[in-house]
Amino acid sequence: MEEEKKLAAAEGREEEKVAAAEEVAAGREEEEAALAAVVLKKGPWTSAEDAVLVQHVRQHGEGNWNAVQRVTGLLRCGKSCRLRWTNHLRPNLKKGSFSPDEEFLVAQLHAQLGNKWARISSHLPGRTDNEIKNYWNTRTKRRQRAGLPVYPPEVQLHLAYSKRCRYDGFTPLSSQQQVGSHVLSLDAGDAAASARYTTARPPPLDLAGHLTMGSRPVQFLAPTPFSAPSSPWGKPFARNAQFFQFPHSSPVSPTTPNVPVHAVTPKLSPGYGLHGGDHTRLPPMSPSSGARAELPSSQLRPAMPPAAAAFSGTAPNDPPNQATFEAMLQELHDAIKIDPPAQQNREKERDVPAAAAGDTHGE
DNA sequence: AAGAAGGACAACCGCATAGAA
DNA sequence: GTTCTATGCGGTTGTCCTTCT
Repeated sequence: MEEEKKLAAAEGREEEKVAAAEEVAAGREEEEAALAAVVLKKGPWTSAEDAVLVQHVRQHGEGNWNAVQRVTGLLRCGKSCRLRWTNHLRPNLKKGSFSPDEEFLVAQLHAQLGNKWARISSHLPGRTDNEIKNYWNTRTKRRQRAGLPVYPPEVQLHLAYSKRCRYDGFTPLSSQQQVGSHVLSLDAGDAAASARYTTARPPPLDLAGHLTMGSRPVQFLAPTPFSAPSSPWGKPFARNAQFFQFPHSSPVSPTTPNVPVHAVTPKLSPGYGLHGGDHTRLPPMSPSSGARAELPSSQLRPAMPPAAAAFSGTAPNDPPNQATFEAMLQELHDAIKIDPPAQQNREKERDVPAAAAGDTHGE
């Protein structure tokens, strides 16, 4: 049926072409222009087309993409022009493999945002939503096929923990929770940025801001029981073999680029481990201020259940005894179990990001 | 060496939304 | 208030290349 439609449409186009060609032959330039407007090219762009588009954007700026075809005669629809420009031609695009930092960032952002590629890409300068989407889908597919977790242990821990907090009627902390000398809140700029989001769904996180925490390098959670050498995450993730190795055992790879992932994450520690002897642990996934503290970090001690505190590496006010500790380990371990592919697929079908599963805020 | 399988990437399609007319 | 247009976004498909058998 669909094929027949396409066939019919194609035949129709052919007839139109013939008719139009005759008219052109008769010198009807208007019809020729109309024909050109109808028969737009598809498929890969040529360098000549790229040059035309670049020249057009230089002269007229971005936007008004439908005018490109009219002005330049380029046989591409506006949509195609915009896509070509944003994904390939615009300046400052970063090409090539994702760095470990970028991969971790994508994992964290995806855990919080789900398939919001445009928003994820806004955290990775130089990367396009299409690029990130392709990257993520490819790796997700591969890892699911291999029975490996989609998210790194640190991210999984937070996913599990956020679920547990909901089960326990845990009340998220305010955004002004003091953490040692840090305040998990946005500065004025971040607050302004957060205001751009709807109140129904606060900004997922200002990861970059939290990663830096002023001049401090980012530090992720201490190794969890799940990141034992037998953990699937002990295996290389994606093309970067050093990616997602354990913080306590993975020195910064000499191959790790020094180029910051984000304009404001100049000191992101590629190893995600303790850095510079400062054992203050910063939240890997703290929501932005303004944002609900749905994923309390190890630093949010006052309201943190003992289990999480035990994993956080911080000393809880009421340290559990050994039996309790092991029970909590088991509990969290169960909670963090990798969802079987079927379940993951179901979640995907609902288009509900794992981190937002059970999210009552909705969107 | 040839075909199959998988990965990476580019591009298209349909839908949603915002702003203009 | 409605319609139209431009734009953006996410899902999907197609193509090329590499690796494996």
